[in-house]
Order: sequence, then C-alpha cells, then structure tokens
Amino acid sequence: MNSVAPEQATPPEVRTLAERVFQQLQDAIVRGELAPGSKITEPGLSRAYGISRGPLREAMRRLEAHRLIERVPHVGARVVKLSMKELLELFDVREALESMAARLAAEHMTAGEIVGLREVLAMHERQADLRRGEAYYQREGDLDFHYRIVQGSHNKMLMGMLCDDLYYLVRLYRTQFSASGSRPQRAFVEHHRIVDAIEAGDTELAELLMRRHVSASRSNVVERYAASLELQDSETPA
Amino acid sequence: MNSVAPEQATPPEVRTLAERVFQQLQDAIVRGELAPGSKITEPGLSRAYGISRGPLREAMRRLEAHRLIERVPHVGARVVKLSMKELLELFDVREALESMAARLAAEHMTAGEIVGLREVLAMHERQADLRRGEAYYQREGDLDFHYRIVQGSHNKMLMGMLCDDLYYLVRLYRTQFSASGSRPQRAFVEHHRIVDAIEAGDTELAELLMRRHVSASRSNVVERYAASLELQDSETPA
DNA sequence: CATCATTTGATTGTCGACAATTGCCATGAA
DNA sequence: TTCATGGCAATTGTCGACAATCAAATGATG
Repeated sequence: MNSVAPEQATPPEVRTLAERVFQQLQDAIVRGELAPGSKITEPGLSRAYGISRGPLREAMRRLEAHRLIERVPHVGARVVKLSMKELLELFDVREALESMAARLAAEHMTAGEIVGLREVLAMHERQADLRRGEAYYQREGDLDFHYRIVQGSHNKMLMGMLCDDLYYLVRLYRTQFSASGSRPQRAFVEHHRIVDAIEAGDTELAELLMRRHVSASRSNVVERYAASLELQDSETPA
Repeated sequence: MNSVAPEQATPPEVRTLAERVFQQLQDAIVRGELAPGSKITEPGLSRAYGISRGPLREAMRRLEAHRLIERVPHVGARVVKLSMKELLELFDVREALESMAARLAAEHMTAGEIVGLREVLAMHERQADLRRGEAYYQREGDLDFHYRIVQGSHNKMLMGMLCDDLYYLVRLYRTQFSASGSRPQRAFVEHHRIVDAIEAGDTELAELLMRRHVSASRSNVVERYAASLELQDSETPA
C-alpha cells in the first residue's frame, strides 16, 4: 500500500499528544467529517478527544499554519471553506510549484524513483481497466503520482509546501466540491508524457507538460463549476 | 517610508501576547540578533520577554510554521541555519512563485498599483544616485519591489506564501551570509523591464523576465559563494 | 585508557485554574 | 417597531505547577 495518506495507526514518530490529535483533526477535516465553515471550539474538541486544551491549542495552531482552519483572536476558529476564487488561487500556485517540481525531477530523479513512478502509472491503468471504484482510486492515485514527482525534485522546501500543505487542501476541495475525477483517460496520457519527459531528462518539456496538466485540470474545474451553476439555476429559477 | 518591514512599535492589531512576542522573535531572528543555529529554550525566552511559557510556545509554533526555527520533540528548538543547498532550494521556489506572481500581476494589477510600483523604482534610483547606504537600501528596496508585485497578483495564497514566509527567509539569508546586493544597475534595468511588461499587460513576458531576474540573482549567489570558498581556502590552506 | 551503565539536571509536554474579551440576549427608551 | 444599552454566559488568552523525556556528567568496569 503505497498511498499518500499519512499512516495513522501507530506511526513510529507520534511522540506527543499534540502531534496525534493534529493528525486526527487533519484527517477529519480532509475527509469532511468536520464540515467546512463549521466552528470548532477548544472545550468541545478537548472533551471529544479526551485531552487538555494545551496540546489541543498546539494542534490547532498547526492546522492554522497548514491553512486547514482559520482563527481570529478572541473569537474562535472555523474549518476552512474554499470559495471558488480561493480554489482557483490554489490551482495557480500548484501550477507554479508543480511545474517547477517536474523540471527539477527531470534533472534529479534517480532511476529507481522513475521505475517507482512507472509502477504507479501501471497500477492506475490496471484499476482503470477493472473499472472498480474508478473515481476514488483515480483521485488518490492522481495525488500519489504528483506526490512522487515532487519527491523526485529532491527539493525539501518544495516538498514541504506541496505535500504538507497544498495537497491536503486539494483533498479537502475534492471532498467539499465532491468533484469526481473526470477526464481520466486524458489525464492518463498526460501523466505518461510527463514521465517520458522526466525519464529523458528533458527539463523544459517536463515543466511545460506538467504546467499544461495542472492548467487543464483547472479548466476542467471551472467548466464543471459553471455547469453546476447552470443546473442549479434551472432547478431553482429565482 | 514604505518599507516591507513589519511595524513593530504598536501596530493597531496586536491583540494577544503570543502575537507580539512572535513578531519580536521574528524580527530578532531576521536581524541576526538570535544567531542562526543557536538553541533557544522556552524558560530562557520566557524570562527574557517576561511572559509565561504558554504564549511563548504558541509564538514558537508559528515561527516553526514560518520555517524560521526548527523543533524536534522533547529536545528543543534552534534558529534555522540555511545551508547553501537549502538557499538554492529557496531560490528555485522563489523562481516558480514569483514568475507566476508577475504573470498574474500583468493580468490583474490596477493602474493605481502600477504607479505605486513606478514610485518605488524611482525612489530606488534616487537612493542609488545619492550613493548613500546603497547596499542596505537597495536590498530593502529590492524586497519592497518584489513585495508589491506579489500583492499585485491579487492571489491571497501566493501573497501568504511569499510575503509571510519566503521573504523573511530571504532577509534572514541576507544577514546570515552578509550578502551585499551586488549587480545593482543590472537589477535596476531588469526591474524596469518587468514593470514595463506588467503595464503592457504582457503576461508571458512579465513571467519570463521575472523568472530570469530571480534566476540571475541565484546565479549571482552561487558565484559569490564559490568566490568566498576560494578565498577561504587560500587563507587557510589546510 | 576506553567503553558503557547510571544518575542527575534541565527542558519539554501536559494539565487544571484564573482573568480578559467577546457575542448574545433581555430590557428599556425613542 | 426599532435601536441603543446594560448585564450575562461562554470562549479564548494567560499563568503556574507537575510529570515525562532527553542529554550530559559521573562513576564503574573491562
């Protein structure tokens, strides 16, 4: 199981209570168990998780740093609720960072990492062939693909920004907007082309393809959003 | 005085103790008053700033999120010390994000923001003409220039990443490596070209020029570093 | 003399309680 | 009815103390 998901059971390094409750809360938010926009209070979570407010505040601070909750002093915190504008902002940032990651990956990725990447792609195709739980696995798999490329960049700072922050927001968006991973076959082709460029060491091509890939994904989101708005309008005509 | 520096005296919104001590610590680190790599302990800072460990831990958590200190559970925290590798990583991330910022700025910047940008450039040239404290003002001014372009992107997420995180690291690097802003006239020209492209609404050109600008700055750092290594070797020939 | 176990000191993690600020609701006046 | 004002409950911010953990100093042993 090579998922991008954080191992939750008993990771070797969960030394502190705050760390554990942080991961639990992060998971709950990304999964949508804590509704976007809902207010979360310290005494409430403190009772719910059976810990004191001290570690809980620490966990909440980390959630805030990861942009999963928003806090305002003396008022409280609420789970982040991505607006369409913010979602598009997220895509622009992803386009910038991931295209750079692809470029660096084409420059620094090792042979072993590339075969691992190919295996991920092969697994996706197998799952697509089986047509079983296509949407979900495709989505997780897509994230896994991007995850590995970022790791292949060998740029710690980039890895931290994308894997520790943005990708959780991406997953949150997918649950919030219940966006099914459409355009699967096209994305498959794009993924393969990107790996080809990386394997060839073609930095500029890898960067360009990744940029288009993210941009296309963004356009797809915009289209689906516009369509959903139309549908909504036709359902409730004023 | 249109500096990028955070107003420290009594900003209108410093409602909480943790917030204040966070800004103070952030400033102390960026200024080099807290040496890079030095260990900082909670009781020590608690006494130094006359506050309890509660708010202080919160401030330290925020510093960690901003990558200004590094913590390891049950051991302690130390001020971040940028290695050359990490510094280059920082430049790659800047290149990705700032070129995107320039592209978005060319698309969304208002006329008023553009005249403000021109004023910043004019002020830099005046200071360069006067040849007074050139290096320092140039450096702060350079950051101010980039700061305004990021704001012109009108992308909140991008602004948060660059202005709230990376730019503090850039300033930290400048004090840590005591890097004087060399190549001033060339940077001036590049700045002007970038503003021209933004004003013309040429998104692709603005992006390309900003990318080259950051890349050139990176190359400059590499050169100076190599030179300093040679000098060091000649001084202490094993 | 080097190596390793032990102890000690300090630091971090956690907890419960108190004070300060906020938002809400009821009351009253225009 | 609407708006302002005052009080009240709840939440957040802050503090000091206790327990768990780690790193270095100490001493014992081969």
